[in-house]
Amino acid sequence: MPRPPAPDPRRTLTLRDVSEASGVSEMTVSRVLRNRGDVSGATRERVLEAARSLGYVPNKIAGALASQRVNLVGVIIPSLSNMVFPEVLTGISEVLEDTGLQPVVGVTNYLPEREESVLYEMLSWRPSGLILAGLEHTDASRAMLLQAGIPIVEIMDIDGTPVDSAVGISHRRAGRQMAEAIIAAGYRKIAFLGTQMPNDHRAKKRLQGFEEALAKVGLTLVDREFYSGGSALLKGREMTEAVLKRNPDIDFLYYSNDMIGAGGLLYCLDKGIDVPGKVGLAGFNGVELLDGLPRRLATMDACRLDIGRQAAEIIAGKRPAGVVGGEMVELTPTLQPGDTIRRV
Amino acid sequence: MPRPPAPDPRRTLTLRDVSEASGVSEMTVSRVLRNRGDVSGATRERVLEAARSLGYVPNKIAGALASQRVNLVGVIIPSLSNMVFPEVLTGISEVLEDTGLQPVVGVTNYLPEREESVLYEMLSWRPSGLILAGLEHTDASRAMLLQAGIPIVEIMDIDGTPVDSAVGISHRRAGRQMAEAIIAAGYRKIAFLGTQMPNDHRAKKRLQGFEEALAKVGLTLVDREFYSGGSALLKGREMTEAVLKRNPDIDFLYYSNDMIGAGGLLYCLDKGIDVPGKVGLAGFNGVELLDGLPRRLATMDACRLDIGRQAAEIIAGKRPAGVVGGEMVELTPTLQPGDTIRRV
DNA sequence: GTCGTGGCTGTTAGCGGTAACATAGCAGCT
DNA sequence: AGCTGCTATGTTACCGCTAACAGCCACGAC
Repeated sequence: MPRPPAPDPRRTLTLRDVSEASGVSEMTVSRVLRNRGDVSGATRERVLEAARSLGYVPNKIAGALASQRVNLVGVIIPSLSNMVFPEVLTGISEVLEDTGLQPVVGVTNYLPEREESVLYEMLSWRPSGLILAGLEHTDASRAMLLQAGIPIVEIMDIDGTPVDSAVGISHRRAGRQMAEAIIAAGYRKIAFLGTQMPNDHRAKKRLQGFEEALAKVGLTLVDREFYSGGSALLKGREMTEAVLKRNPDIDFLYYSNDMIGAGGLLYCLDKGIDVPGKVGLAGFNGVELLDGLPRRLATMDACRLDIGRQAAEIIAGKRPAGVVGGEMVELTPTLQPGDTIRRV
Repeated sequence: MPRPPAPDPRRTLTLRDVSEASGVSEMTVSRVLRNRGDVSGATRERVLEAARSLGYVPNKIAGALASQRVNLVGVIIPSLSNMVFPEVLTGISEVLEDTGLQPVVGVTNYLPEREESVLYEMLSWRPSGLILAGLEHTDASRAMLLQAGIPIVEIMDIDGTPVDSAVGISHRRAGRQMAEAIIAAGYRKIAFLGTQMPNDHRAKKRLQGFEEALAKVGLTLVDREFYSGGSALLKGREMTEAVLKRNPDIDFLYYSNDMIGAGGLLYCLDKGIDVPGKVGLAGFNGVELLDGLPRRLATMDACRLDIGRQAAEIIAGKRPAGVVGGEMVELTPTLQPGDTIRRV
């Protein structure tokens, strides 16, 4: 039976071990391992060989302390389970890949206090940059961010005042835009279906923008329904059923995300409801999943990949010369009408 | 325009700053901040107040170096985009939450070399434990793991020899079991649809087990189809169409994951194919999404949450006394027949 | 011959904490 | 009073690595 991984007779290796094994000073070993400074080819070979054969793994903790440099970038996001943030992460990783920087992810579950503690934890490792979702933070969090003395990029949202830089879209505008499209298509009895999350500020802003645009033409939401937890697809079905039962004359359902929208779509198709004739549907995010549904749900992509990329570029300092910090990048999501809004 | 976060006049704070501000030694401050050792209530208050008002954030790098203790647990997984690993992470976080340990995630994209470099990077931060997916690693990776001198838990799979501990299911057995259920239900012309990923060893093992069980009753796969990249749901549709066109007499489709299985299901329903009468379907994973589909896809849950929990427990040392390491935990997935396999 | 000069290697002094031990003050006891 | 045994705090010596600088050597120019 395999024992715990070798209660190693020898303590874990240090530069000194490699230096002794190769007959040079620790400093020279350090230089070889970091490819820094001039080292003769012969010495380099000898050192590398020694390091390899010993199985030496440098101690970044000591290195970071000594050099005051850490190649870590903190990334703080609310959730991993809804398909939207993984794509942001992909964008971030892509860009960071060839910069020597490494993302470290923290998840807050949409809880401000949790964000605060994750942030504290991260800052205590002195990362060289920080990317976090949203513009709303506790006072303490904001104070830490300001103190940190490193580049900070707040992502996803730009309706507000960033601490440093921001990359995102205007959710208010996105909501407004969708409302306008819906109105233009002739729908009038509109309901909203979303998550019951007081801290999902972006969803809230979309709804605000949406209602603003409705108000502008004298409309108000006919109904609204919220959920929390569980399978979003299933919840989408259930909520849709509930809403349509309560108000059979509703002609449009605006969902706060694609997943529940997809559930609603499947429900309507099941029930033989004419989409988009009798009822129109729209979601938000532009998730890949929609490609495989029987009908294309109207949505608006949230530029997730691009947001991740640009945020990482700011952190990595890959910006056009002259730009120093405090950047505000607004991306513009495009409306994808799909097949669930009447064509006018 | 907001400038980069205050090119702080004062360098970043250290224990000394707090110690001066509160009139005690650095050591005492350190004790207060870590709740270690006896400190009088009055002193404690004074120190905390000073730390708070300065906005001091401890430097874990220095702390870790001095104490030779790091509260980080490395987690190395192949992907974040397929719904399966986020749930594992949830299980891990849940358990780690109240241990002072913190997960740090690395993603390999199913590339062994990438795993090797992520592993190297992680070990160089000297985490107190490591959780990684799968039992297959490069020689160099395996060597590093053995040298590391920390608890290692390989998760998801148990068909092989772990370096230290392992928590997972037998994918071979899962495949076999599904095949047996399918055969028992009377299906005979069976096809397999999966991902084109040479490094997804678990999918491969499921297929092996599946074919073994078929062979035992003299059957072989009628057809197989692979995909890579893109929207899994859509790919599921396309592959299903391709397979059914090639072999109209096929009566069962076994998918290597639920997402493509769901795509296949939607396709069949679209085409009015009698499921499970004419064609039966099954996937793998037991993802939440299935709850919202028009019909419940047969699947087998992969015990993801539980795998995460138990792996974290091993790392956190929360195991029944007497257990030292080198644990092997086999979980048993349950077959969920849903509505896409004929009832016998 | 002398003096740069550049290439390579070594020495020293921390980085910001913490373990381990030392010390001071004081109550309680004989 | 003298001793013991606490509790609350300070002192010292690192943890493993790197920045900064110092040293050494061969070589060519003058």
